Amino acid sequence: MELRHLRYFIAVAEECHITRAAERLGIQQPPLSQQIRALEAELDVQLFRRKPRGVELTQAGEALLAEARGILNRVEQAVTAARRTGRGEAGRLGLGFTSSASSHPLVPRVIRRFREATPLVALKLEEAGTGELVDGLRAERIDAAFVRSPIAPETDLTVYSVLQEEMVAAIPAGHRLAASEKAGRLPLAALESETFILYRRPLGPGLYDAIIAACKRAGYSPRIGQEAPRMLATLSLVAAGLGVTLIPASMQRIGIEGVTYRPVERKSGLLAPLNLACRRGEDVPAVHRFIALVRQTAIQTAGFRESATPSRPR
Amino acid sequence: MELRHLRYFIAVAEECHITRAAERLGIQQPPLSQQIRALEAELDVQLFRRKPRGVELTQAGEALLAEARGILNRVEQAVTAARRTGRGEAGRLGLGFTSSASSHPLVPRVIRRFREATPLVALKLEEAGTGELVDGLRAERIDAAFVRSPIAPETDLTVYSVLQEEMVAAIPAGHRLAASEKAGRLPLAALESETFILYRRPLGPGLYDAIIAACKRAGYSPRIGQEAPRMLATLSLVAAGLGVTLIPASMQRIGIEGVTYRPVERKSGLLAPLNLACRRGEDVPAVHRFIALVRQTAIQTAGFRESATPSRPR
DNA sequence: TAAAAATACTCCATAGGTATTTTAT
DNA sequence: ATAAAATACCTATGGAGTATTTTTA
Repeated sequence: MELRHLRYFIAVAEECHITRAAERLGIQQPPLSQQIRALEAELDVQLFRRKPRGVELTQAGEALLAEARGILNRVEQAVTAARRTGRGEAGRLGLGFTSSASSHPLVPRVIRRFREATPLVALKLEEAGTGELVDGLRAERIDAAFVRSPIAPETDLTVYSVLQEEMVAAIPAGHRLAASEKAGRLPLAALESETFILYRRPLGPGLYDAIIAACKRAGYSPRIGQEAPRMLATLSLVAAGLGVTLIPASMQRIGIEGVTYRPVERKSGLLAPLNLACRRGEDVPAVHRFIALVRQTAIQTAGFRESATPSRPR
Repeated sequence: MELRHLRYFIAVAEECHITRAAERLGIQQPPLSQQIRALEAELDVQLFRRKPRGVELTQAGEALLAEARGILNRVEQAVTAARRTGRGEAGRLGLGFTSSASSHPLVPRVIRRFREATPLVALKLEEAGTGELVDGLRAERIDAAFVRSPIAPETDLTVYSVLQEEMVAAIPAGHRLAASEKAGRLPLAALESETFILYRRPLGPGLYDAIIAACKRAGYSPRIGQEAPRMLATLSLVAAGLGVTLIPASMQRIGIEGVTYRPVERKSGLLAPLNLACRRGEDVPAVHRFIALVRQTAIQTAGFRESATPSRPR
């Protein structure tokens, strides 16, 4: 049996007249007669009583009619659902982010807007470290991830640069430089004699290299004290007076007792990126909608540049 | 789209391998590839990721897979339901009976057995007069009816003779003939001087003619007193002392104060029929099952004349 | 390089068209 | 006599088969 049989059957049942039904279906009466008879033969059931002025449903026909309509409806729904999923309007999207990335207000803003725009997409959120997120992308546990550090561009992942923001120095509260808090932006050179507490990714370069490079440009090699496993953890060490650190400006939101923030001089060229990583050649359609939305939101917030060429899937 | 596409799609989705799926479906790989691509083209959605060692469902494919399985299941159920209805195992059956017919224990017994045997058939029961039942049959409000009187055979209805039972005379309690209650069967001739209260159908002959004919055979023409519209009503008139009547033996179950029953002599040849009427060329399939069951039950009941029949369990 | 899917073509089964007959009122 | 369905027969679309190429890890 094919859907054609059901479509034809419904038409005949509704018209109670094979000739009229054939007209409605855009075919001739004889082939329609044949298809109906073929259906009856296959089901081994009489569906219509042939009358001199048309046909009439039998009880078996009535039983089939209700079901046939339901089946065609369901087919329509299945098609719609598949199309929606294909267009990224439905389905699932796994989204990861590091805690330092989510400190930027763009991240929660984008998530809220995405939920509003595509409520049929089930969002699965995951906060984890960069390494775990990269693994998750490769294992298809998540489909996109906000990260701070750039990811090696030669990989199977595409990294979109969402925005770059200024960095601020985090200084222990009692510190000499903390006192001049109101004195405007801090020249990077002012930190020459300080001990740096840095966050270093287990694999690949992060802000670590960028900070060291910026200090070099300012004329010195920073003295590295301790390294913390996560960016957030560096702040606790600063609070404890073990040294200073440099963090993205948006992380100031996380106020920590005993830490004073001071924006760094613009000419230091020290910028913290917010990136969005996906699998290359991504085919989870919702990802494209998400990227588009991130782009749009980033433009509304600041600027948006790509650090790697995204391969446009099909 | 046709069910073929869904069947093929499911096979490929389950095998994750077009060649293996084609094998399972008993076709070659190229036509299967084509059908899948045609489906993707029609839905305008990629359903599979082509990989070097097979294929893999996309999210849209996953969405479709669940629906496709459901659809095919539903088609199966629709087919089953239609077939069942065609075989009379499901659907509806309108069954009518006169009160005099339902006084015979075969009627409730058959109904009970039918419900047990074919629980998927929705029985609609209707108690009414013969005329109304005949109208109901013609109007297809009911599909079969138990009646006492024969229906003119030249009509569009078929009448099956289910059984014939003895008749008993209904006599006012104080009557001379009622006194000899223990004296065995009553010769029909004994009623010669009595007034008969008879039930006559508005259209066509009923027991009326049979009673008159039997009296004629016994050597007299019965004196007709009153006619009642329903057989049951005659008994009230008998109780009121207006005369005697003859009723099917099974109607004795309806004990009425002031009426005494006496079986009529066998040789009088007076028998009350229980008939089952249906439309000629009936195509409500459950009717055939019902007729078969009535026949079977009648055979099992034959020989037992009164309500003392021990019904063997199924 | 190898396994699998895609393409190119060929064929034929069958859906659909045309002409006519049968059927039931 | 008439309207409609069924039958007979023909046509041609497209599903399926065979051979081959393309793709990608």
